[in-house]
This record gives sequence, C-alpha cells and structure tokens, in this order.
Amino acid sequence: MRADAQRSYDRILAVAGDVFVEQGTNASMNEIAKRAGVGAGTLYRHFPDREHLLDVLLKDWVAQIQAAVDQTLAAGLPPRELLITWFEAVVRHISVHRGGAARLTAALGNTASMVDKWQGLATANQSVLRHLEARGAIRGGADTIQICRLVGGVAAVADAGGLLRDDTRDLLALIADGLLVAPAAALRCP
Amino acid sequence: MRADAQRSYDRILAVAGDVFVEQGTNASMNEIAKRAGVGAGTLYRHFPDREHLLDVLLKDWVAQIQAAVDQTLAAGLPPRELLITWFEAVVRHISVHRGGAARLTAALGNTASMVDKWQGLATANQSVLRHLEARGAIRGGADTIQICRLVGGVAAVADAGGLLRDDTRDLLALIADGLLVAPAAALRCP
DNA sequence: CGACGATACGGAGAGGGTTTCCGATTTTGC
DNA sequence: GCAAAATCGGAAACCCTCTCCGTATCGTCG
Repeated sequence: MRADAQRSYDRILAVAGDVFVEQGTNASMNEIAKRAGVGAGTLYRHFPDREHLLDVLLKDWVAQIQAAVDQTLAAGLPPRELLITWFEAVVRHISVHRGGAARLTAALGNTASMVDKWQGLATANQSVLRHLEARGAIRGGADTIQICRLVGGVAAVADAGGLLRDDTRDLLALIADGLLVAPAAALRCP
Repeated sequence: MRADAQRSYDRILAVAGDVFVEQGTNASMNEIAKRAGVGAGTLYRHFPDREHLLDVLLKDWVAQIQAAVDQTLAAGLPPRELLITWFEAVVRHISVHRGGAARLTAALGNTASMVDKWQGLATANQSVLRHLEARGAIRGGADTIQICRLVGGVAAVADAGGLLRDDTRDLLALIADGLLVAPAAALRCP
C-alpha cells in the first residue's frame, strides 16, 4: 500500500472508532470522512461499506478480550463471582459502541466470513469455563458458543435498552446460576 | 374519525404488518405507503413515525401472549419443560418480524411511553412463574422483568443471527436451569 | 338536496444519508 | 525529474424520511 493510502486508512479507522463510540454504529459515514479529513471516495475505497469498517474495529476490540481473561482469572474469586465478573467484562468489551454488541452477537456462529472475529471471544470464554470445570464448579453440557450468545444477548439488550449496571449484573447472575453447580441450593443446606 | 380516514388507517396497518414481516422493521415507509395505496402524507398523519407504527403492531401481537400462557399451563408439563415451552412461545411471539424482538426488548422497563406494550408480556410471565412457585420448583429472587429481558435477549439474538430452533431451545434451557431449584445439588448436602 | 366548513388526501420537495465515478493530484520507481 | 500508477476529493445520482400545502372528500345543517 502506498504511504499516503496507509495514512488515510489509519486515520479513518481511528476517527471511525471515536465516532461510533460517540454516536453508535449508525453514525453518518460522511461525518467520519469529514472528521478524518478525507473525501467520501477515499473512505469507501478502503472500506466498501459500513460493515467492513465495523468488522475491522470489532476485530481489534475483541482481540483485547484475552487480556481481560487473564486479569479476571488472576483475581482469585470464588466461582460465582468469577463467572459474573468475567461476563461483565465481556459485556463491557463488546459494548464499546452502541449497536456493536448486537452486531457481534448476531455474527456469533456464522460460519461465513467473520469466524476470526468471534473466535477470540469464544476461546477466551472457553478458558474461563475450563478453569471452573477443573474445580468441579460447573455443570456439564453447556456449549461455549451458546454461552457467548447468551452473554451477547444480555449485552445487546443492555445496550439497546440503556440498562443500568446493576440490572445487567442481575441478568448475568441468572446466567451464571444456570451454569454453576447450584450454589443457591447449596446455601440452603447448612 | 372520518370514515375514509379509518379505511386508510386500517389498510396501512395491515400492509405494514405484511411488509415488516417480509423485510424487517427497517422496511421503507414509502414502500408501505405505496402498497397501501396512500400518499406519504397520509401515512405520516396517522403514524408520526416508524416507531408509532411498530408500537401499534407490537401491541396487537403481545396481546396474543396471554392466550399462549393459558395454553402452556394447560399442557401439564413438568417444571423444566413447562418453563422452556413457555419461553419458546414468547420468543416465537415477539419475533414476528425481523428486528421486532430487539425493539420490544429494548423497551422493556422503559417507564416512558410503551408501558402497556410490555405489560402484557410481564404479567403473562408472572403467571407462569407463580404457577411454578406454588409447586416449589423455582428459586427465589428473580424479577419478572429481568427474566423477560433475558428471554427477549435470546429472541433478539436468535432473530438477528438466524439461529436454528434447537440452538434457541438450548439457550432457553440454560436460562430455565438458572431459575429452577436444582435437584442435583440437594444430593450433595451432608 | 345543496352547499359549506371541517377533515383528510397525495405527492412534490427539502434535507440528509449512502455510494459511485472520474478528473485532478500525489507518490513511486527509474 | 518524469511518466506511469496509485490515490484522492467531492460532485452527483439515488434513495429515504418527513413536511407542507393545494386539492378532494366527507358530513352536516339549512
């Protein structure tokens, strides 16, 4: 790629990230082009449409998820808190811009093109699950992708409905309780 | 309302239902007006914007939910199957048109305008929960609205991601397991 | 029945968004 | 430095939402 083209590409990406965070995934492409100081033609040559642009951005963001896993595991929390904390981290990560969670979640499991996009999310989630399995804290039979979908669903709802942090946490707790070896019931047998 | 106005109103509503089912909730308003045989002005006088039109349509659909409850309860299923069947009914109902599930779920709990729209859903869900509570099959602490949100999230994901029926069922089963009193755990009590 | 005010209609058009196209401009290799 | 190739910018074609207003229809009252 020619040097000036690379500059345009990078600047568009940086600006698009900002604009999508500010205005959601339906922000005007013209606005992005203008703020990046390029013409519309330039924007569209690099990214044929909005989806391509979002693809690249989401890929970057999801890549950061592995860092969140390590951090979560290192905290040494008990199973239920660990799971909830991890889910909260996922929601936070994939909700970077309004509409992003819904788009990403919709793509989960699409064998089509964006395999690599959610792959990072899936393997990160997998490692948390394995950590809990090793401690016998988790019920069998739940597929990683399915769990990602559920958490993604919560993220999408939280995002679209403007849910408060506590409400979101409650939803994630419900999911966690479904996965764990019934902790609530255990409490009831002293 | 004048007789001709009523005719227009009804025809727009009928056509909009069809178009939204065919093309999703982002279908062109012009298209709806054209198919209904009215001008754009007429459409917008009756329904100031797309949301109003969707509101009226969704309200109708949600109203049918109570019927689904009665039917589900009457089937006399064991708790887990009852819950899953009910959740499936909800998903089916609120996914009538593409994008509908996401919109409805986003509105859940919005004290703003569409209270009456999700009210039906919430009370229907409540009656299923009470039925299960009465049998001691359910864990306490889960709010009806929260559960509706979770199920709505699944519906939105299933809708947007084109999930298969079995995948959707798995997700709903996970939620159900989080709500039910887990019999397995009881075994581990000393 | 006929006519008049109220009500409703339709479609042109303003405003804004996406995407394409191509002449002008910049970069690069030689 | 020069020409070819790559890239740029923004005008313009196209579609969408929503508004405005002259025209047509309805309902009622004399």
